[in-house]
Amino acid sequence: MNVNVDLGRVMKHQELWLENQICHRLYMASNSVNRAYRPLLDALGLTYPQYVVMMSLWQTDGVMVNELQSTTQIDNGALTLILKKIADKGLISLIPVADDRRKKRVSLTADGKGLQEKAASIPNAIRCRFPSLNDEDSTALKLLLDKLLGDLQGQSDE
Amino acid sequence: MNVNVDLGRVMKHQELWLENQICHRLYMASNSVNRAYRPLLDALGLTYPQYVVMMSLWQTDGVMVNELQSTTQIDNGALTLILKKIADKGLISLIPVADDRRKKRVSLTADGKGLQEKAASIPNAIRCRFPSLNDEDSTALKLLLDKLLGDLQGQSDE
DNA sequence: TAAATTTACTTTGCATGCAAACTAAACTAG
DNA sequence: CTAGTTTAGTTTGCATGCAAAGTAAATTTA
Repeated sequence: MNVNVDLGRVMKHQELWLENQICHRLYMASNSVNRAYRPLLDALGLTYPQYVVMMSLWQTDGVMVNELQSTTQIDNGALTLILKKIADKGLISLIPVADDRRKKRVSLTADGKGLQEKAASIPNAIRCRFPSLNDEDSTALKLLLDKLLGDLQGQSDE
Repeated sequence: MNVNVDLGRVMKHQELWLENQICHRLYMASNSVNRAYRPLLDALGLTYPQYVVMMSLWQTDGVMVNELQSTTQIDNGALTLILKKIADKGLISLIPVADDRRKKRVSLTADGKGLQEKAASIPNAIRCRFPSLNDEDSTALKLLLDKLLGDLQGQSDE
C-alpha cells in the first residue's frame, strides 16, 4: 500500500514531485526567512541583502568591494546598487583606493557602526521564530547547507 | 583557546557573524541552486519559478490559481505574471470557472504535458551536483527544512 | 612600449519577490 | 433586497538576482 498511489496518481516521474525535492524547500525557506526578517529590518531601514552587507562590515570593516562580494555572495551588479543605497543612508563611505584606482574601500561611518547595537537583538528574535529547531538541529542544518554550498561552489570553477 | 579570537576580533555580537547564521546559508544555497538550474531550464525555455509551476501541474492538473499558490508558495502577484508567460508559451490554458467567475482553472495543454518528458532528467542532473550529500543527508536536510518551514508557516497565521 | 588581456567594478534588460492598493464577484447581515 | 465584507486575482512600485555587455585601470605579452 504505497502512499504515492493513494490518489490514483501514476507512479511516474516521482523525482519531479515538489514534496520530494530539496531545492523547492530551499526556495520556500529562503523566501520565508526573508519575509520573517522584513518587519525587524524595517525598523533599521534595511533590506535583508543590505543587512548582510552591514553584518559583514561589522565583522570586518574597510574591505574592498570584491572581498565583500565573496563574503556575502551577493551578486556583483546588485552589490553596486546596495552599496550606493547604504552609502546614501550615511552608513558607509566608498573610497577609491590610491594604489589601484579600480578598487574601492568600503568603510563604516559612525552611524554605520552605531547601527550594530540596534541590530544586536535581531539574530535572537529570528531564532525564536524556529522553536522546532533545537541547537543540535541548527548545527546539523548548518553542516548540511555547508556541504551543499561546498559542492555548488567548487563546480563552477572547474 | 577560542577560534573566535584567532584574528584578534572582539568577542562581541557573535550572533551577527555571517558564519554563525543559518539564514545567510539559506540565502546563499537558494541562489546557488537557482543558478545551477538555469542552464538546464534554459533548454526548456523556463525559469525556476515557472518550472515549479509546471512540476506542480504535472503532479496535479486542472487546479485553481490559489491552490497552485499554496502548493508552490510563489507570491500571488508574481504567479499572475508567471501563469501569463507560460500560457503565452502554449504550455497551459487559463479558463475562468463557470461556477465562480473570480476563479480560474489552470490546465496543461498537450505541449505542457509533453514537456514533462524533457524535464524528466533534470532532478537527477541536479542531484549529481551535490556529490557530498548522500541519501541520508538528503533525507535529514529535507526534514530540517520542513521543521523550519513548519515554524514559519504557522506563525504568520496566528 | 604598444597591443592584448585581465581585473574591478558598473550598467542594462529581464524575471521574480513582496507589500499594498485595486477590481470584480460572491457572500453575509440586517 | 442592499450595504458591508470576504474572496480570488491583478496591478503597481520598489529591491534584488542574474547574465551579459560596457568601462577604466592595471598587468602581461610580444
